[in-house]
Amino acid sequence: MPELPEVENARRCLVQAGLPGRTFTGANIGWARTVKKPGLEDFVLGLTGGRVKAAHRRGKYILLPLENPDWPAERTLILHLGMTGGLSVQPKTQAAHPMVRHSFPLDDGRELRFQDGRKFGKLWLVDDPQEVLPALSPDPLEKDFTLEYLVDALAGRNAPIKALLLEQSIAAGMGNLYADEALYLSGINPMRPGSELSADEVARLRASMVDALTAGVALYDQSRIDNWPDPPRALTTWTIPRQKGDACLRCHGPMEVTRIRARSTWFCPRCQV
DNA sequence: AGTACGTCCTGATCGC
DNA sequence: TGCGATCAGGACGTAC
Repeated sequence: MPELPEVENARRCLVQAGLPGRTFTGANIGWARTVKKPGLEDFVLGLTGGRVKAAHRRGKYILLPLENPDWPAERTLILHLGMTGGLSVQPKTQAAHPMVRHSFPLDDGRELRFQDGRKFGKLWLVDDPQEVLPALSPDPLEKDFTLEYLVDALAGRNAPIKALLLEQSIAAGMGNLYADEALYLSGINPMRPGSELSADEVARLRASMVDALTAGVALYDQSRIDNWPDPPRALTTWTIPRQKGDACLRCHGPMEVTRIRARSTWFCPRCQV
């Protein structure tokens, strides 16, 4: 699933492919419901002629600010990859992966391709990203994701810590796999109510979150996957065993799986207390 | 307000 | 062997 490291890799691939500097000459939307704002027609017309200024990431969102001298103001194309989304920049003449749902032709003979098998991806075109971006936490890889911040965010929250880690307002960029990984690394049981974690445990958890995400980004850096995920693939950047019958790497006892908020949650009942 | 659950989607996998 | 059922989960809407 695209979580923070995967989205960051996708963003870097866009930069590496030279998307910034190119201009959209149109948009082919193959599944209208993916466009969340504005309406489909205004979306297509609104980004046509926009020159990509940069490629940013906020949590799991990719932001492409667009400029055009005839526009009164800059606009921003916002993309969310959902669970099966991936981006690539390829020549229009190159055969597209069958799961490519949308394409955005560029002024250099190539096009930005958005593949999205399960159609959980989302697209917006807005004047101000704050219009649509939910309340996201500080980026876990930036300095403002402090221990004080996380302690405060968990205060008074009685939901299982695993469920809280999936809230983008608490930890933007964490998904199911990295949440399990961070809890595994820090030895914290995923079912513990968030408010019951000690200050020391929150500190360990925060460090593990940063470690896991940093390791993920670094692994992609070492072996950058061009046009990820076309074909779909992802690096295994986590260490937690999450296969049926797997043993814990520390105590060698059996890993257990449960469901929290309808999400598979793997943990070691002995090492995670 | 906080918490829980249904919904959207389809490819992959499972079980009979 | 084949086919229907189940699983996978990011984020939002709704309900309690």
